[in-house]
Amino acid sequence: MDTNFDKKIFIENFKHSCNKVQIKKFVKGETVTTYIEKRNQICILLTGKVELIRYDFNGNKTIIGNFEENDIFGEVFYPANTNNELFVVAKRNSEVLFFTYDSLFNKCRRNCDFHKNLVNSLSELFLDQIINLNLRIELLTKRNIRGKILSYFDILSKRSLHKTFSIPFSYTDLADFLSIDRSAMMRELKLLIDEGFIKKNGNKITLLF
Amino acid sequence: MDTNFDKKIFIENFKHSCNKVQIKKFVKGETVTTYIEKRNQICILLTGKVELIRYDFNGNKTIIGNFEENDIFGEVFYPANTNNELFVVAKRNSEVLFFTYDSLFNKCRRNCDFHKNLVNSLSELFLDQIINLNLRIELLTKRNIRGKILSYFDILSKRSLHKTFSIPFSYTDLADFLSIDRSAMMRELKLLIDEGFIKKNGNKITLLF
DNA sequence: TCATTTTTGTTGCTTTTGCAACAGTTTTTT
DNA sequence: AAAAAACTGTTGCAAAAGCAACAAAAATGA
Repeated sequence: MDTNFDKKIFIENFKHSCNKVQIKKFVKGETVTTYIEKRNQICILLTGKVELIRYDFNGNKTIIGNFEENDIFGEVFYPANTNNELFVVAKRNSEVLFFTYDSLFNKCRRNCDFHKNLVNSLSELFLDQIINLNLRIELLTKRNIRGKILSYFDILSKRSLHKTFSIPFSYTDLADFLSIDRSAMMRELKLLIDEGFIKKNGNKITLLF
Repeated sequence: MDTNFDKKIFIENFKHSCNKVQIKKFVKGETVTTYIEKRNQICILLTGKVELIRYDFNGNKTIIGNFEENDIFGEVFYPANTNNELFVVAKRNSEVLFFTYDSLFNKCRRNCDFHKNLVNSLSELFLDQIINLNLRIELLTKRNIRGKILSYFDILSKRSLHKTFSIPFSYTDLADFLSIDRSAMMRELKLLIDEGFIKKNGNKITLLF
């Protein structure tokens, strides 16, 4: 990927120069936004950590997405008439930049600098998002719990460039993220340890293959 | 979504004016491209139908994505070091436009018109793709076969604006797309029929709720 | 610092899903 | 038009995953 694009700098410019955007702060546990009303909202997480969550009628929680600094999310990425109530909750104190997709194509009051590269940058941000979603699909299409776990660990390992890495979730949330039962996941983790595929120490995992 | 953007016209302009792109034709069954080498390739399907496929070591086939006219796909959407061999196969005779992400940010020989709206259009195309991927994740995170089937049918129903719609797959492929066992899926379909939730006639489904 | 809440680890049991296999259809190819 | 290939529908059985429940550990927060 084009690594000479600096997302952070882009976002800083964006934030200070443009009257088309808003910034809000949220404390842990607060609801950042819901995906009910269609307003083509896009959000960029400036600091903190948020989760996109769905509860189904059985009360099963699914973590549809988890976002970290500079990630992009928002209701614009979901089709209008889904009958799902999705909401975004701050996992930590967070700072979020809000705007609407349409507003990007109008000039702002100060006709500010960021417009020059905005759409370029937007497609770059979108591209990152697509890559993340494809990774997620990669996991979810694995046919069994072992496959899902190992795929995810593989991604984490490659991302950290080490065989040892820490899981950015509690195990409870990891299960929700992989869309599997927690106890079944724990059982499978134990099997993976017993069979010598991985080592586990708290939330640190080491791949032994 | 912004519906006044006409993807088709954009693609037509693109195709005729720009020397940065290539068009190739494929007959049914041919491999369109593989996602092995990293070259930031982007493909737009002009006509036909293609599938993005993964086979795992057990020989399980998974349809990672299925693309129709004007859809966008390509290895640029996958991170560099996945150890998966993904390939794109034509399900019907197809026509595909190829380019690389990087090439978009250079001017082409004739400095052609499409550059004006190119990045805008690109982000629009990316946005469509994100919406599709989110729908896919929506399905895949459902905890059981019934949930997956009903979610998918719900999408098809909303897309067609009718309670009756046809499935754009064979049942064999549908199972691969939902990442479930075919016979288990057939069993579940039968249950759904017996319990009065759906009607089924060939590849036409009617929702009764 | 103590009480409360959340998370982890574990297990027996039940339900769901996958696998294998095969016969009958339909579609495609020659 | 016949042969081959792919798809559909079905089933019994085996394996995997989900559920429920609980104790212990850790984290949170008043």
